[in-house]
Amino acid sequence: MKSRLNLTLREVEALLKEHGVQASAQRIAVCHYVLTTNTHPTVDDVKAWADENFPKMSLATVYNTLNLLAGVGVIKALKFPHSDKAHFDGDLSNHFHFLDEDTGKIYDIPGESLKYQLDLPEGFELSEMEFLAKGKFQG
Amino acid sequence: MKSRLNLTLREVEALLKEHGVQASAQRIAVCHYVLTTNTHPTVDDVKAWADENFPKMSLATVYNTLNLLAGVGVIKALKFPHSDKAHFDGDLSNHFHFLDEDTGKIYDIPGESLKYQLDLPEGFELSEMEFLAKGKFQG
DNA sequence: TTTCAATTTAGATCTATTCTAAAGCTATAT
DNA sequence: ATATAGCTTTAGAATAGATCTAAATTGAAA
Repeated sequence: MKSRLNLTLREVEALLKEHGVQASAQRIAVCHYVLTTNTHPTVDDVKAWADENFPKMSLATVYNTLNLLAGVGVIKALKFPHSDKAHFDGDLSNHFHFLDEDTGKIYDIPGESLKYQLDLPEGFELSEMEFLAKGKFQG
Repeated sequence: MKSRLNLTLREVEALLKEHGVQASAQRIAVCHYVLTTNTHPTVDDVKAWADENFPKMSLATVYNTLNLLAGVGVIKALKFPHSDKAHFDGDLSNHFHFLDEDTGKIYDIPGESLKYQLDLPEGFELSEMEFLAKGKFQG
């Protein structure tokens, strides 16, 4: 069976079209890269990858494309407290993140690891809950 | 009994000294303001307040002071996904935040409103958990 | 194949924040 | 009280990350 981690370029192209996004070469490449990594890359990370694998892609295109993809919900934009840079995540499944406070590395934690029950005061209508675990990881 | 919301300037001065911070007039004023509001002010908010109530305070001092106070743990620095600006919170008690996605306003939610049980995978050592509720509030 | 809109690009601009170095204060020892 | 050494404050310059602009390029569709 198929995980996002081994999507082909063709499949990514189809995915973009499904989301009403014109599938240019740059968009396919960037989208494919973000969907097939677990490293939560920043714009700079994606640019560095492009410099090796898709030369001549401008920084503006990296920004435009990542924002576009996040806008239509193909990937997610993340902000973490230790850094000003946006990170991007191709994993839309139920999970949250663990930030290693020593290294700045981000790890995925399955959503099932956290059971919670929330009772908001009157008047608050919840749309989404965000979680971040912080500490250190020794792998 | 005394909540942080009605601390006097003298009490704030004492608090700073307890934390090993020299209690200059600017620091007392900024610290008092952040401790006695529930509005999670940004740097600009604090600067705007200062322009009315402590004229001639420079923007650099607002930044320096807020960072210093957060560094020694008298207040907390917060980042939210809807904005690039840092927010500051004088409430160190057990609570988390609700972000109104329409207005950008931030509300306090008592920590007791959320019960949770976390089972991290092997090797993760938790130091702190961060929560953010998002949605809309009709007050 | 012409055309019109969408995409990409380099560079300028913007925003939040930090840095710099000079000027102003404050505590403490005399 | 006064000197002085070390803080603190300040204005403005500098930086980092992201967005905007307008021109060039590409692509889709008649």
